[in-house]
Amino acid sequence: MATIKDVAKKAGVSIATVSRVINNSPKVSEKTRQRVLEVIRELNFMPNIIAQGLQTKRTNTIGLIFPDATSYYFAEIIRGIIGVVQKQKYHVVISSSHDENDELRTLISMLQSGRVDGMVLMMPTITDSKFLKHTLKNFPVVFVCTNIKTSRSTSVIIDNFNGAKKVTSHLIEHGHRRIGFIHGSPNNFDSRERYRGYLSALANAGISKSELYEARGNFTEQSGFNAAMELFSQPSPPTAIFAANDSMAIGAIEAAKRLSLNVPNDVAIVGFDDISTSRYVEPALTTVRVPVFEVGEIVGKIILKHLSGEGGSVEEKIVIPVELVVRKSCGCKES
Amino acid sequence: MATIKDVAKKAGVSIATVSRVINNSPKVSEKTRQRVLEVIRELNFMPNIIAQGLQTKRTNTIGLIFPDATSYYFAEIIRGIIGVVQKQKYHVVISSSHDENDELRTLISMLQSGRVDGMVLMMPTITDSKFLKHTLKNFPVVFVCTNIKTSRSTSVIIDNFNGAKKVTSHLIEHGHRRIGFIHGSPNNFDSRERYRGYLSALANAGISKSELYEARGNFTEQSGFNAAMELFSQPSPPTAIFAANDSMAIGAIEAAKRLSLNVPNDVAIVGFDDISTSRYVEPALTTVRVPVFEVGEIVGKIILKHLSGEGGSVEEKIVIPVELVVRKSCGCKES
DNA sequence: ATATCAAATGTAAACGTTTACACTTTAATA
DNA sequence: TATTAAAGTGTAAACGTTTACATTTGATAT
Repeated sequence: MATIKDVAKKAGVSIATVSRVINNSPKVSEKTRQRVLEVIRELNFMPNIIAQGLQTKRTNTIGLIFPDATSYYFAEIIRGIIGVVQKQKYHVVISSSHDENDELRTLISMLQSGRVDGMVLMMPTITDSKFLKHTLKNFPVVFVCTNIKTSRSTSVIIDNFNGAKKVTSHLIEHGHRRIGFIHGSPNNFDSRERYRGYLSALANAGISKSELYEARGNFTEQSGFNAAMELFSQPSPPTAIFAANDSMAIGAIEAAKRLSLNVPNDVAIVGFDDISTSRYVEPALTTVRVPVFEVGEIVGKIILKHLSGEGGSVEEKIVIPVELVVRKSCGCKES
Repeated sequence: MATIKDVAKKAGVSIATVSRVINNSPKVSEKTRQRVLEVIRELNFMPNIIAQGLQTKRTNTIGLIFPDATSYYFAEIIRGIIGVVQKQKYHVVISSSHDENDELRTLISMLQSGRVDGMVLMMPTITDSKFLKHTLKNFPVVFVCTNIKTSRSTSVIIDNFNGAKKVTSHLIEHGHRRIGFIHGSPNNFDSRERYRGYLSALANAGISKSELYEARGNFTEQSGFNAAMELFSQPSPPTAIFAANDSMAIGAIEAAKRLSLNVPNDVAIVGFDDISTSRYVEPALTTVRVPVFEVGEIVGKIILKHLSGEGGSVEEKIVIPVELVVRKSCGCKES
């Protein structure tokens, strides 16, 4: 591989001049610039990015830390981010993590080892935010679906609260009073917020909350199935269920079918996220659409903003609006 | 951020010794090792990975180039790769690309700029393999779903041919003779291979191929819908359709419904991939299961093998077996 | 022709590591 | 005790860039 020295020698100039050409410095005459460019082409030279990084302290790389889970959700967010930052010549390195310790370890190593200029963190179950705030001091970060604030961060979060409130209210409008809730993974930010929205809708309607109608899942279809089974086994089971995500709602529909309960007549079931399968289940799932790809694009833009130095003017928090998608599983007729 | 110099000074040793401690060199006494380790902990020191890379010429990074598409397929492969290589302290940088030029540009820049030690390339529509072979000479690469051979590569490919043959033969066993095929994106390797399998099954059964029963799609649901509409408009339309992937098969089912054709009675429809939605469509889709996550893991292991230097013993080509998944859309009864 | 100044170019240090080689200490052997 | 080998440590160059500063070149004004 050709280095800047080879180019300099062949073009008969110093390496400084070659460097200036590479970096479009105006302080080089047109004539030499052309000569150097020609040699660069001949030798197929590309500046070694590692050496550049050592000097300039910039890697043009953004680190992403995401949960290790099969998920349309994460995949689309990542796609959105990559699309945006790649246009600005940034690269993206992805780490996935199984648990919080894992996450923090990777995070710190990426940070301290100088591998990335900024990071995108998707750690929906983070608990030790104090430690995080300390290690991320003055480092550009965007948090996705986690409401944390550090000295140079912004949080991009879904409007879980209002989405959940809307879809729960919709069930109430259908006349339901005994509405069950299936929680997502413990400590998960989205799940907690959706639960708050659910409670708020109940409160608005003057329905007193009953823990009898709550069950715990972990966002998987199987857990939704189990949770629904549990709810259905109550003495007076709920007539409607709101699951904290679509996968669990689909599991709940399976559970209803298993017990020969008709959805939506015997029990209405709704979810959250609008994953692609939701259109196709029988009955089609009423849910809340999250514009996942767009979230990724926004996240990408924000991290670029942080990195471009205009630190002061970056938003601290962005809330992504969310849309009710009415299909059949709530009891609405064909539209 | 603390550097090796700071550590050396504080521990009262030379930077060489610190370096030796970092790299677990045996040539350092237990006593000094402990002292240095303590200082490292105190100062929260981590070696700068960029500087290390400049010296050692290794970045501990693997580059992935993937098509920019929403796809369970790609997402799972990537997840599989990350899971495996992360365990060996490798990082992963992902680029997505819209078209072939795009791909090649990114590829070359990653390569020449010294950013990655090896690459995973998913370029199912690559045409200019000569150029590719030239620029990848002696560089560790694994191709996914592309049958190319360079001096240090291996190709990991799905057994598209046999999968397609099996599912087509299954339709033939159901008594179908007029079987349509919906192609995927033009030049796509998987699509071409699946087409070959389809033809082979027809030939085996003594059915002469008819271009009347072929239509072109691009792997999206919409394109499947359109292609199926085209097939159905023939004077004597096919009684069965094999779409080159599940998304298009699902589109085809929609098309059948639009024309009030019963699936599978009026027309049987099958796909390929077994995406998660396929279980849920009505009727549930008969298809070919591709163990996508496992493909990712295999790819990860192979690239690690290439990088670990045991170059000679790495397979040139790995074919992933594939499994027929019989559901209802082919005409089979409830199992 | 000379002095002045701007523009162009070159020199060399710096970035934070690794590592070959040289040197010093320690321990073992005669 | 003197000699030698082994183990431990340090010195300095190297990796491929960028960039402050110094130097050279060329043009312009006198």
